[in-house]
Amino acid sequence: MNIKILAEQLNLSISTVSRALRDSYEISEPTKARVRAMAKQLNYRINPYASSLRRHRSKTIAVLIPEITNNFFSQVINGIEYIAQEKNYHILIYITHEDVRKEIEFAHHLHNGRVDGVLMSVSAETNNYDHLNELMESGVPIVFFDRICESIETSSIITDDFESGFAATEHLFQCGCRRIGFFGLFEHLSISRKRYEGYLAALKKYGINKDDDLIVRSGNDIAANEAAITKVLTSANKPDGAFASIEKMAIASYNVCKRLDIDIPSQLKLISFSNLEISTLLNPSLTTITQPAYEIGKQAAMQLFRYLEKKLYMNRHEKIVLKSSLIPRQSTKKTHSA
Amino acid sequence: MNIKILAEQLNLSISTVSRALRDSYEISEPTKARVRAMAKQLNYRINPYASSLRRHRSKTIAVLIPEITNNFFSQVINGIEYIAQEKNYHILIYITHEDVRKEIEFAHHLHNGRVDGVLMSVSAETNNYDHLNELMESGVPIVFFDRICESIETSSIITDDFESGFAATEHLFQCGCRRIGFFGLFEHLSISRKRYEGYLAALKKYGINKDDDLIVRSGNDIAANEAAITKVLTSANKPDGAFASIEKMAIASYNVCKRLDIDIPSQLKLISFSNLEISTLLNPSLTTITQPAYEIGKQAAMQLFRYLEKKLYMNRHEKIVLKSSLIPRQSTKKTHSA
DNA sequence: TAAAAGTTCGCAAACGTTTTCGCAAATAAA
DNA sequence: TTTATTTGCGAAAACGTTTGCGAACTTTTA
Repeated sequence: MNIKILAEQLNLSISTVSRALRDSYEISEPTKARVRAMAKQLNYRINPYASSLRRHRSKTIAVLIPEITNNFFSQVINGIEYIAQEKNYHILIYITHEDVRKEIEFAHHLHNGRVDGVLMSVSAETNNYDHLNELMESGVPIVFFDRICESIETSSIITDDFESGFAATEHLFQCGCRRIGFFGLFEHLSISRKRYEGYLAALKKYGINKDDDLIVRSGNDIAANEAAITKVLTSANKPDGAFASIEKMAIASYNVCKRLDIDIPSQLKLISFSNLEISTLLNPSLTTITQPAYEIGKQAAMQLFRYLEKKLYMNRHEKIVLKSSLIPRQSTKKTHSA
Repeated sequence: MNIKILAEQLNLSISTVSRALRDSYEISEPTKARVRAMAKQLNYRINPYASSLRRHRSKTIAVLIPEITNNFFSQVINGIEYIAQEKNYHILIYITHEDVRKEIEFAHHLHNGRVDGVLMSVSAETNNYDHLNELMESGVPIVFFDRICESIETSSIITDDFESGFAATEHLFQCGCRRIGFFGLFEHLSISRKRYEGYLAALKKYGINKDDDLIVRSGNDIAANEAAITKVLTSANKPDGAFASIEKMAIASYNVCKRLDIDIPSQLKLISFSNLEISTLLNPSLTTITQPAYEIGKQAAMQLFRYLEKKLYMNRHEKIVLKSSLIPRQSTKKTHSA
C-alpha cells in the first residue's frame, strides 16, 4: 500500500495525491476530498521514512536523560510528551545512566538526521562538551533542562537553584540549625554548583563559617553515599541540619539515620530537592524543594519547537528560569533541643 | 555528506562502499579497511531514513505505556532500554495516560512501518482490542507485559498475579485480619482480575465470605479514589486489613488513614503491589508485593527480538511468567488487638 | 589446457515520498 | 479580441541507501 496505488485507484497522478494529502493550495477542494476519502477507505498511511528522507525532517526529537527511575525525569518526560503530541512529533528516548561515554555515543549517533532536535540533561560525569558542540554545529538544535551546559550557546530551562539553595539553608537556620551540612552532587554539574553557592551565601548571611567536614559529595554508588553520610553523622562535630541537593542523598540520609537511630528532626533536620509524590508519607515527612518538573518539560519542548519552526534562531543564549517551591514538612520541624 | 561523496573520495563505487560498511563477504578485507578509515575520517554517518526506506526495517521499537511517573513502568523501560541498546535499536515512547482513544491513535500511527515491533501494557480503559489486532495483522509484532491482552495471539510477560493476590491475602490473614478489603483496578484489566481471583481464593481457603462492601474499584481520579476508600474505612463493618492491587491505592489509603487518624497496622493492615524504592521509609513502612520490573522489561524486549530475528514465529501464544516477591514490613505487623 | 568455481567489484533499479518545473485550461485584465 | 494571470494538475528528478545481476579477473579442478 503506497501512494502509487492510491493514485492509480483515483486516476490521479502521484504528485496530485501527495499534494492533496498535504493539503496543498494547488489542489482543488473536491479533489482533496476524493483523495482523503480514498486514503481512508484503503487505509493508506504515509511512509514516514520515505517522507523524512525526502524532506530532511524526521518529526522526531530525542530526549537524553541520565536516569528514568526518578520522578523528576519522568515528570519532565510527561511534559515533553504533552507538547510533542500537540505538534505530532515522536519521542526517542536515550538513557545515559550518568555515563559520559554513552552520552557521547548517543550524541554521535544523532548526527545523521534521525532527529530534528534534542532535549537533554547532561550526565553527572560530563565535563567536556565537544560532542554536544559538534551536534549543534551539525545543525541539530539542543535545548537543555535542569542540568545544563553553560558553555554551549543555546536555550536552557532551569530553576532558581541559587535561590533555592539559599532558601533551603535559611530554612534550616530558622528552624534552629547552626551546623548545616551540604549533601550534594559532583562539583562540575551546573545545578549542583548553583545550589552550593546558595548554601554558602546563606551561611555567610547568618555568620556561619563553612565547614568542609559537613560537605558530602555523592557518586552513583548508593553504598558509598551512605558510608560517606554515616561518617559525617557519626563524627564529633556532626551537623544538626542537612541540605540534600539531590533526592538520592535524602533517601540515603533517611536510611543512615534509621540505622544509626538518629531522630529526624530532633537530632538532624533534613531538607532536600525532591519530586517524590509521597514525601508527605515518609517517616517523618520530608521538607522538600520541589521543582516544577512537568512545566520544565513543557517549556523545554516549546523552546525546541521555536527553533524547529524558525521562530527562534540558534546560538541565542536564552535561559528560562522557573521557580521551585519550598514545602516545609516534619523533617525540619523546630524542636526544643536540650 | 553521504555515501556518494565517500565513494568518490575512495575511487570506489557506491555499492562497494555500502557493502564494505555493512561488512559484506563480497568485499575484500583491505578494501573494507580503507572504507572504514575514510568513513571515520570524513565523519560519515549513514542516513537512517534512507536505509530504513530501502530495507523496510527501522531498527526502532515502540513502547506504549499507560503512565510514566510510576516506578514500575520506568523500571520496565530501563530493562527494555538495556536490551535495545545491545541490539542497536532505538526506542520510541508513547504514553496513553490510560486513555483508549490515545492508544488507538498510537496503534494506527504505527501501521506505517515506523517501528519494527511494539512493547506495550494496555490502558486500563481498553476493552476492545481491534486496533491491536489490526496492528499485528499488518505485520508489526506486539509483545505485552504486565497488562496483557489475552485475546491476541502473541507473547506476553507477566507475573504470577493469582499467586501474589493469594499470598497477599493469606499474609493479611496470618497477621490476624478477618475482614480483608480489596482495593483494585478496573475489572477488565487482566492483572486486576488475576489478583482479585487470588484474593477470592485465599478468602475461600480460610473460610471467609466475600463482602462486596470491602471492595473498592479505583479510577484515575485520586480524589474519587480517596473518597471511596474513606467510605469503606468509616463504614460500620470496616475492614481490618486491605490488599491494594495497585500502588496508587496504597498511597491513597495512607493519605486517608492519616486524615482519619486510623493507625496502620494496629487498626488497618495494608499490603500493596508496589515498586516504590522507598516503601521502607514510609510511615509505617509498607509491606509490598514487588514485581521484577526491570527483568520484565528485559524479557519483553528479548521476546520481541526473537520475533524480529525470526527465531520465533508470530501467532505463537506464549506466556512468560516471572515471580513477584512479598516483602513484609511494618504495615502488616501483627498487633495485639484489644 | 579448458572448464568450473571463487573473488571482488560496478551498474542500475529499486524503496515511497516531495517538489520543481511545466503545461494546459480557465479566468481576469487590457 | 488579445494578452496576462490564475488554477489545477502531471512528469520526472531528487532524497541516500541496498541489492540483484553481471563483468572481469584469479584460482582450482578435471
